[in-house]
Amino acid sequence: MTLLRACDALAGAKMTRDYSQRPARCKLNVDSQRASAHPGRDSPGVVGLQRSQPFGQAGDVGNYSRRVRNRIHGYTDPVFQRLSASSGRLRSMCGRYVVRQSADDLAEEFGVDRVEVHERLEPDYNVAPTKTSPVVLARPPRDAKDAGPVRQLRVLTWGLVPSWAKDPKIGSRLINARAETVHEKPAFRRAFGTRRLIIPTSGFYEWFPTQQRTTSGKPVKQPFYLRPKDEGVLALAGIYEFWRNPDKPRDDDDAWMTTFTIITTNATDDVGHIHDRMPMTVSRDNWRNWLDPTINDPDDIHALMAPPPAGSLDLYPVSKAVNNVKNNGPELIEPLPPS
DNA sequence: CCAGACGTTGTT
DNA sequence: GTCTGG
DNA sequence: CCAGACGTTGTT
DNA sequence: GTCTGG
Repeated sequence: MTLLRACDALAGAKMTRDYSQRPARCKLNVDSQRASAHPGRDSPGVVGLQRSQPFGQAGDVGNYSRRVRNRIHGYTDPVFQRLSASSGRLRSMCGRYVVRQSADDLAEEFGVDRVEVHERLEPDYNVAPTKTSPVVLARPPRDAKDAGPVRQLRVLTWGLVPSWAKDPKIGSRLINARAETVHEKPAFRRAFGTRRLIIPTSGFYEWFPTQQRTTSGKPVKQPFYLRPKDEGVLALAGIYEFWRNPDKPRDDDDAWMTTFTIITTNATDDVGHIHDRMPMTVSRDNWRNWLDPTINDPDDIHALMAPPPAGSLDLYPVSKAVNNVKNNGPELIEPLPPS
């Protein structure tokens, strides 16, 4: 079953694509571990390549499907293993994710010195913008501001509210920051210099636009779950900011709001000139420096984050139940049964 | 000088 | 269509 | 990211 | 707060 056929089937598409027709101006190389697409040349070993219109330029690897090869959660297309890095049709960013670990798990995993979490952390299978979520950051403790940075686990709100914002609802639009520009954007640059954090996740969701259209003509989207193959923690790169609520008195517990955003990047990959967005991650070796607020040089900081290594993620389609933020539970990351 | 923005992804 | 809320 | 709401002044 | 556009 090819990726496109699988997704269209999942979406219940009535209009079928031509899954076998090969466009005149494409080639698709397939070997055991990688595939690439290029305009204008023939290629042996091409199976099941399709596209609704000719390729425009190198790197435009839009609508194609691949040969059956592996067996992943009942699906037999290798693209399912690497879709995030190999298909132009899955636009990876980060708009929903999963945290299964307890506060104790996270404290242990990240070696935090202070657990500034005052409620019980339940596993969250549907973390959405504007919701709170645990993060790891390093700064002087509130009660000893002259001391050195201390690594802490805190619960912050997703969606960065710049310090100068008049209205905090701007945060619901600032859920991602582009790595390419985060050091210069007025809304992000200050935080990038001195307020970086790690968002611990178990994995994240992406929505794949299928061939089927809604009555208003928009593509029906199939959610996928992406997670590390080793099922370990996925440490996303983020920044945070403080915002003073002018309507609250100084001594009010809610006088300050602390929010964060997730940094995204082009996924570099070994598959071709692909330009998907993905969340940035921080490898374990770089956790300390990433969190260190005394490292301020943008080039130095950029060197500390990277996309998930090629081939390190597993991905598979899941129920559309995840669409609604009211739904939550382990069933959201159950692989959707093959149709 | 003041006014107004300050962000991302998606889409054919 | 566009914005807000989760 | 998706789901769900979306509204005011004028007064033909 | 800080930058851009007028």
